[in-house]
Amino acid sequence: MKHDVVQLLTGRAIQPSAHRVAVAQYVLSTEDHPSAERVWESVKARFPMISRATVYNTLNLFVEKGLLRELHLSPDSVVFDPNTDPHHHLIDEETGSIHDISWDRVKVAAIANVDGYEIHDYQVVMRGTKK
Amino acid sequence: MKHDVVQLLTGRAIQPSAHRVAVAQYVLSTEDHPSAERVWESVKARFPMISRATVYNTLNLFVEKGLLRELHLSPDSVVFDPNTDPHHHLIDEETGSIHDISWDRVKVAAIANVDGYEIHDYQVVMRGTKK
DNA sequence: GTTCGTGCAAACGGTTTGCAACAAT
DNA sequence: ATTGTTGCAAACCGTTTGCACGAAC
Repeated sequence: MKHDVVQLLTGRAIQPSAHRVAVAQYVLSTEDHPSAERVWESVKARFPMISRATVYNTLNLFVEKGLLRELHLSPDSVVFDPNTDPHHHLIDEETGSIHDISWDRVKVAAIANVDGYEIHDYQVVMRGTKK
Repeated sequence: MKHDVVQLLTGRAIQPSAHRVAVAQYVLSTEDHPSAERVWESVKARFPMISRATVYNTLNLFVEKGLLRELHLSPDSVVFDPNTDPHHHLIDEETGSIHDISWDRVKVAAIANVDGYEIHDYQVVMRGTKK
């Protein structure tokens, strides 16, 4: 597992420092969509000396290198999504938690040729509550 | 026009103070999706004495009363949408500008019964560039 | 004279940045 | 020696808040 992460980093031209590996291990294996602050807390459990700045820099680097995606769904903070394949999102209106919805669970038609724009990317953002 | 705005405010139990009317006139008539800062700048042109805090408070009040919607599509700032009917959004990846896409321009199917959640609301968020 | 809107400035919170120290090669 | 990573603290910026003033009814 640690091995896989190192490969993932080097495969994207990211030097696999200890801190980066620790961040990657956490953020790539969680089902959550953690904020930077949350990543920091989790990684600190095993690397108490890691600084907030390093976590922020590392996450930004990962986004830049395509290992993670940033989501801007809430005003509170940016969250990170280890799932870089196309998919949709469901936001629990009570808890604020974000759930992935697989691409084929939702059918979207007639996206092309909107307003003379070329669409590079789209997703459905849903809000709801557990029933 | 000013008359309409006053009616809109009173109809939502908002006291139509001069500042609130000025904010409403601007934000309800623009095609843009302005940030609070942008609203402030625009309103200041005619009401130079209006304070930032008042603009923020006013916009939040309008959202609370259902006159506006907040959009959290960019990490930079919250923007406000005078169009409270269901519709989709297209974000210009170059300029960051946000465009409304009418509800029936996009067909979304099979939204119901996702993960035991009840969906209250959804929209398609697209990103692209002018071609 | 109580209620409500407003301005100001300070506080806040998430994020970025400058800089000095350090590690790796 | 050079290059790249890290920690710290300060800066930053959008937004909220406390408080005192002032207007309206």
